[in-house]
Amino acid sequence: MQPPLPRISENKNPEVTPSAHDRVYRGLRSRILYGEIAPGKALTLRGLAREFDVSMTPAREAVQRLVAEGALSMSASGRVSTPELTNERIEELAALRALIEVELASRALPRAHIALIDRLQSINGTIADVVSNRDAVGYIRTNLEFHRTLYLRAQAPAMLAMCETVWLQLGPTMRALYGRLRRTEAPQYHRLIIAALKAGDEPGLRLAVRSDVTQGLRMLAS
Amino acid sequence: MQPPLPRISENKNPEVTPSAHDRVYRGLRSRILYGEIAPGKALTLRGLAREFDVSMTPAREAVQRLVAEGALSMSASGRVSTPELTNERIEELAALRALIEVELASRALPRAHIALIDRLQSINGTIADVVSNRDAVGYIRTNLEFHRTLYLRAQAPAMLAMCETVWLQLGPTMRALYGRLRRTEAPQYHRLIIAALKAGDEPGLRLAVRSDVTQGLRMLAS
DNA sequence: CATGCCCCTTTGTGATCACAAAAACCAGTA
DNA sequence: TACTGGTTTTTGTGATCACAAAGGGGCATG
Repeated sequence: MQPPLPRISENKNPEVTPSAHDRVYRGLRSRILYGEIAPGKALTLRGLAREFDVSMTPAREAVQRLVAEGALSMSASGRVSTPELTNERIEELAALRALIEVELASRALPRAHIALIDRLQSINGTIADVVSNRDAVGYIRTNLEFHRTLYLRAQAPAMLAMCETVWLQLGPTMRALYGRLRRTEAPQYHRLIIAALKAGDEPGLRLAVRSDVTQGLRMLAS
Repeated sequence: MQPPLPRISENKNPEVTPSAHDRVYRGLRSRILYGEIAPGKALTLRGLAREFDVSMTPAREAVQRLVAEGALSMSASGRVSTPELTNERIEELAALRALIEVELASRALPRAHIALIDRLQSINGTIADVVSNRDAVGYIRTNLEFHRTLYLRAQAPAMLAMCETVWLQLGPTMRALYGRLRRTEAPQYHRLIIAALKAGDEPGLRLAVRSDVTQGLRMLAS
């Protein structure tokens, strides 16, 4: 597929060229995050390398990184797959989401002007559309966009990164979960979040975020 | 240094042989975690490979993984170094420690029998010794052992992993910090933690843990 | 003395390959 | 059919190398 010469010099576009392992990392990450891969799905380095048209080295780096973040799990023999979470682990991750996201929302509250609230309402409208189309991946993606848009206002990049790591670990499981609950409308707690933001009601906001985060994950333990 | 033949077959000991990148990862990680490397110190792949007597590939994987965990930072040109944290980031990480560790302690409380408390008291005694020797690395190591011993009882591996990731990010900074405050005795809040554990006092435990975690990091913002 | 320029060294990146071990496959037997 | 054995294929690991770009140091010019 590739000429035997290593590193051929075909720098066709002088604009920013993300490194090969970054392309693989980003591509794989978003698939996992948005629930496009079922839990337990096996992946191979050569398969990923072929798919992203790179050699094994960048594929390995991307996979190693995702394993380190908990987005993929690796068997003792080095085989990688999307994780199949136990109920205990799901409960832990839900608790982490609750802890971190409540804090992020609380920090975002004093900075939330009307433009942000409009934006959140618009995203919430998109969620309603997506839900009526039975589009699980679209639902997960838009729901996370809602939360991320709010938390970005907290100006707390370390917390947000940690939060996204938890989302990533829950990615494949979320797909299975949201496929199970036959949702027909946008999540009710999003409206409560928006209302609390408008009112500047911090206790209400904390409760609404906590409820929204734990609402979906609770039923999985049953 | 290495014979030109790749992968020579000298499997001298049949017991478990950790992979090369794991050796590098663990070695580097513990150095960072225990504050043995100053913030801003530059590292090179070839240097690490030489030092751990492996090729560049495992060294790169270990470094990539630590970068993903936030233990190392990477410049746009790929150079890696220990991070120099801003005060804002330190505040965030301290807040994350407070959130997660309070939860972990709270979950450990109902499972804390007398053997655990004895163990914690013993570790606290070691801290007093180490402190009197002005041994910053030993202090950090033993202090983290105190916390980890308690949190292990929470039976929450995902939370503990997230917690250790935060510790890792603070590692180099903690060295600079604990060198600054000329400590002469074991931390007072550890005694409060032990007392709350003995009394089964959850609010007291939460307060003591929160105080212990934020006590050292607060002064850095000034 | 400061500043821009060039050359050489250092460094990260990615492709390739050999090897070992795990997995998959495929009879052949009970 | 179920299971056991050996063989073949697949897969991760790590070493090596070529290349490009970043760094650094010395030198001439202002």
